[in-house]
Amino acid sequence: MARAASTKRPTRIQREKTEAILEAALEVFATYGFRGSTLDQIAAKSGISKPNILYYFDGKETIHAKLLARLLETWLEPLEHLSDAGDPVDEICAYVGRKLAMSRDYPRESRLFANEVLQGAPRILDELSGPLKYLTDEKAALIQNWINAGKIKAIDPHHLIFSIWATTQHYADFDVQVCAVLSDKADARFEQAAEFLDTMYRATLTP
Amino acid sequence: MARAASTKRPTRIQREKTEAILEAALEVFATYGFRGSTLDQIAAKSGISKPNILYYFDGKETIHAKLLARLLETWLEPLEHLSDAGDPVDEICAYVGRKLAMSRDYPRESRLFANEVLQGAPRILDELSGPLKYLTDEKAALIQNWINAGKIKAIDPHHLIFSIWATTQHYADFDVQVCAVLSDKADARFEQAAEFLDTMYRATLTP
DNA sequence: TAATTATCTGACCATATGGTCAAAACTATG
DNA sequence: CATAGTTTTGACCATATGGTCAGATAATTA
Repeated sequence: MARAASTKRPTRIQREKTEAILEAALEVFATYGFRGSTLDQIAAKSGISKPNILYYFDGKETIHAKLLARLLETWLEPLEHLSDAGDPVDEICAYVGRKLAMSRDYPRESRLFANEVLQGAPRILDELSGPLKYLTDEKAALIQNWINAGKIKAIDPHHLIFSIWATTQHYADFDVQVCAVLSDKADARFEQAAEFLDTMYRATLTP
Repeated sequence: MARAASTKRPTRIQREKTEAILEAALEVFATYGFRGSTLDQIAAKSGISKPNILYYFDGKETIHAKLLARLLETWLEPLEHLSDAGDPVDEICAYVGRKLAMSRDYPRESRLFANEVLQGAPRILDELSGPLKYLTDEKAALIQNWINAGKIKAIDPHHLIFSIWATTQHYADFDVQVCAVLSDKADARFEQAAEFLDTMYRATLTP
């Protein structure tokens, strides 16, 4: 246990330093993955010495775990909001929009997740097989209901969800490639993507 | 320069060992990325001692470079085959099928590429900004022609291509997640994906 | 088969890396 | 402002890692 964690209530400095470390660690882990990242990189980026980092966190593993835990908290949120409140096609397109916005606003989180899954998800496999699977099954059932009611076209709900994850996260995880290909038109990539994806999913879903 | 490379024609042993090293290295690099992989891992997986690996390759960097070069050779191929020979919708769906098959048959190559791009593509940025961009622009123009001729619906050609890359590569790069979510139904994931993607792109493209 | 060449290895090296620790520097508060 | 508690650091350690090298071993060829 890191020494700083032994006290009851975190001090202002504890909050600030912890945040600074996590901020830098997110950057580093998102880029190089767990094994490819070093405490020295995090120390350099955060401006906090390595021993001091280890005063706030038990070790490299703990920092990474904290980031993943925080990530998973917000990762499922957009999908959770999918409900049968409004028009099914609008609902799904709104989900696509929320997910794309996350790629725009939190690309590092997306890459952290991508890195973890690419490496076989050794630290979050339970989370994927548990909470993620259940949530996905639940929403897939909702989509199936829409299909049965003839409100959207008949497609595989699970693979529809996969395709939404894939197409939206692509703009965070493969941003370098997207920018390289679009070159001078890269600035508008998220607006273009939003329009394209909206068109594609409306065409796919509208009965 | 590795000592083995100095001779004119590669011997049988050279070909075999080189191949065994690259095979093991692909596995390791695809999983852990460049920085997260070690020569010892490659040595263990290939059954070739570390000094012997360095007899065939200049170093870690060179092995990785060789894998990337080989990958890029075949990576663009499916897209190159996209031509205005047949029906536009069929052409594009066939491309989707070819790309999905690559995810099924060469998942390690896909992950190697994903790892590299995730890390900012430091070693293949030129390849992305050059050959990949030109090829993509060329095929995007072809798609635009189809749109102008009213043969497919009006969508952004570049983002259509991005979506194809994203949805197909997802089944290689995020395979753990796909399997975790599908659980017992994971066996059929590629057939289901093929059908779903065909449906989606036909709906998206058919005028 | 003897000589030549190619292949392989154990022992080693320099540096990187995760982590520890005692003590110094700093902060908050009685 | 003195002191108790918190924060920070320099020096250090053990192990991991990329890489080297001299020499041993195996193949090839004259």
